[in-house]
Amino acid sequence: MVRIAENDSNKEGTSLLATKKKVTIEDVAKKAGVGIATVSRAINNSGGISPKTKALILQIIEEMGFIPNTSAQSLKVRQTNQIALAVPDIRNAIIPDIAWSVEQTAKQHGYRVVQINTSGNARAELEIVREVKKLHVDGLIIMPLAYPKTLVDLINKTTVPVSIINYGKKLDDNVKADVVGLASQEGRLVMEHLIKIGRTRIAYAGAPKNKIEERYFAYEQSLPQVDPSLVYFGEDFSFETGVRAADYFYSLKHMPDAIYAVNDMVAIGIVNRFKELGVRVPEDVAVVGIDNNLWTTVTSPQISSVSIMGGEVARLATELLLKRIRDNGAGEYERVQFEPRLIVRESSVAVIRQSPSIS
Amino acid sequence: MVRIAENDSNKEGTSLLATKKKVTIEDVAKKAGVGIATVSRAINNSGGISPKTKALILQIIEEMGFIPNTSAQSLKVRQTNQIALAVPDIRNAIIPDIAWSVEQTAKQHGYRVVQINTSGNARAELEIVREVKKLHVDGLIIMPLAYPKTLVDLINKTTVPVSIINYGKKLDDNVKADVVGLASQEGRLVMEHLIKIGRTRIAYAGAPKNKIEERYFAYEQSLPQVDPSLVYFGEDFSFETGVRAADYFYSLKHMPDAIYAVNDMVAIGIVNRFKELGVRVPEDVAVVGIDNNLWTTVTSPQISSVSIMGGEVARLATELLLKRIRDNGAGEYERVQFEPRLIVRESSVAVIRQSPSIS
DNA sequence: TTAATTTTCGGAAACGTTTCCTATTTTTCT
DNA sequence: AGAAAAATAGGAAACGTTTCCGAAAATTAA
Repeated sequence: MVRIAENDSNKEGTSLLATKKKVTIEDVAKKAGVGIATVSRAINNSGGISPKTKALILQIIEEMGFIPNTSAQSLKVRQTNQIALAVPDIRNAIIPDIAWSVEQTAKQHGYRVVQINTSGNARAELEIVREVKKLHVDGLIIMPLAYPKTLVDLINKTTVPVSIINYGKKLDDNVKADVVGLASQEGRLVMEHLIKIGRTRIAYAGAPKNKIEERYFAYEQSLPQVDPSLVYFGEDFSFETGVRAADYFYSLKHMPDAIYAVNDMVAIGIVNRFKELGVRVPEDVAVVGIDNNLWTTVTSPQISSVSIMGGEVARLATELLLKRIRDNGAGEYERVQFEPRLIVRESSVAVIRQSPSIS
Repeated sequence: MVRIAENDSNKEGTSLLATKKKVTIEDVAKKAGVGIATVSRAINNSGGISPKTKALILQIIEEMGFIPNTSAQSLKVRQTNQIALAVPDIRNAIIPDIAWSVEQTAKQHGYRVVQINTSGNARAELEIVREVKKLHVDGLIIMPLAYPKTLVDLINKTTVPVSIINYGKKLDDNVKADVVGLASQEGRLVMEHLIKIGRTRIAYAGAPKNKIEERYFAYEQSLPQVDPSLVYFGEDFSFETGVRAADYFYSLKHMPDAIYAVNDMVAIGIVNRFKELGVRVPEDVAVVGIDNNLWTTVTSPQISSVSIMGGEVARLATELLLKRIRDNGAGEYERVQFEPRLIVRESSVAVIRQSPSIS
């Protein structure tokens, strides 16, 4: 790391900040020869002002470079035009898509979004809800991962509107928040598919048991009975967890012939490790993930996955939140669910198992 | 998409927001039998208050659930404890790493970050700087992509501290901002490597010419002369651009024997398409990308890449910004540069080109 | 004990807006 | 034309804090 200090023209640089006087609405009023109330009307299009004086004021504002002080406005009108977005980790899976979608939607409505990472940590998730008032924010979009038990209580107690992006948990029906998620268990789609292509020893490779538990439930529920040796609970949702899962399954005397991975990262880890181990996908073992991120199309074999509609879900969650803010919290709480879509790729294609040829 | 409206217990939910009275510092003061100045001293640890009354007040605050109004505080003390982070697109490449790193660092210092996507759009990049004052924010971290010509001017004119995360452009030396980036051209590393392993027809596959131009310059400068047919400028930094680049090079009568891709996405697109076309990597063509994201290790072959230290760069940019905010803009502007690191993987391994065997 | 300090505290003035309420001015109607 | 109504403007009171300044109380010094 090379560090180079800037030397020239520095006096100037520092003085700039210290000197420059902030121009206020009063300065504008004085210059324009009107009252401050009038200037306020000019900037807010609140009417009750003649077109002529409005034009004049606007021009003077332009000249003087006046910018209304947002804190003062917020103090007065009691809203900040900001919402908070709390996600587990901006670096993971489809979360960038979600963050993007929320930001774009918010921007269209004149809102900014402050970004918070909870690390999927139960305490952090509670903390965010508890302190959302301190946050200087008109509403909160939260994508829980840990789902601490008291989360719903806390949300119900909060006075700021909350919108929940919900993957992987069936939420208490009377949570006082809009919640958007998926209509059917995405895991169910995976299991049905694997069964349909004739796999009989289907394994589950996942995150900790208590996280995104619905995905594991889908596994249990799709099977007459689960063979515990075919279930691998990892530490997280990472590539490495996939690698370890692959090693684990490979170590079994009787390997599975299909693996349902909790997400694409894990699926990719598995496929990758299997390639090193000489296990053929999908001939020996089919693998299916969830998330449908770009990378499933880049591995070889390409990996089947379920699209969980992150962008759409996030956009709607944002719109519902903003609507609720606009309505001052009134209105029925909405539950909206998108339909996940299975995309079949090479990793789980039906293989014709040829019996030894006769001719 | 299924939409289900919530029906029960709704009256309660809506009234909550409307009814709940906000408790102010004055309420606390009254209840505690002290002046509001004293309460203020209690919350801010500003001293000049006896331990006893402080404890009393703190307890009452707890009881009443008082939360100071951030807008009022900001108005008074003229800072919001928020910084803005403007990036091209949170969904791309290493930007999630950067966003994470900025958020974590800011959080440690008691700051929140508001997230803004510029789409790598010149107008948007200027707009952010111009309107940073409106943003309700104490400082700005910007990662430019388009680098509009007037950007530096605008930054120099701004009174709020700016920190630049700089990839791909040599910046005017006297920009009034801290800037952190890379010490050597990351592209240079790639080119030196490709030359060293004996490649002679090296191609460049990139984004538009005017974006991240330093990466292209590194290409030009590393070669005695450039063959224009070996340069492919794409539309963006995407996988698809890589695919198109591969198609283009494949269409040449005389293919390159190595490709320096502007980033990993493009490199992966190229490798993927080559696989479909039956072009062997690295035997026929070596491919190297830049960014060193996880996915370069997941493709086959694994792809060589250059780590551009996103997390470290972002952390430092944030720390410099916060320091400057703390110092009220004073102090020399810093230029800090990290050393990029080349990681060689299968896609550019030296191949022993065997001549037809003699024996 | 009294005087001189030092602590502790409250009043009140900002901070920069929005908005209510009046007072003007302008327009419209008869 | 005058009266009534409508449009336009300004003064001043909030909004909820922090902080200056001076007063009262507590502590220390003499």
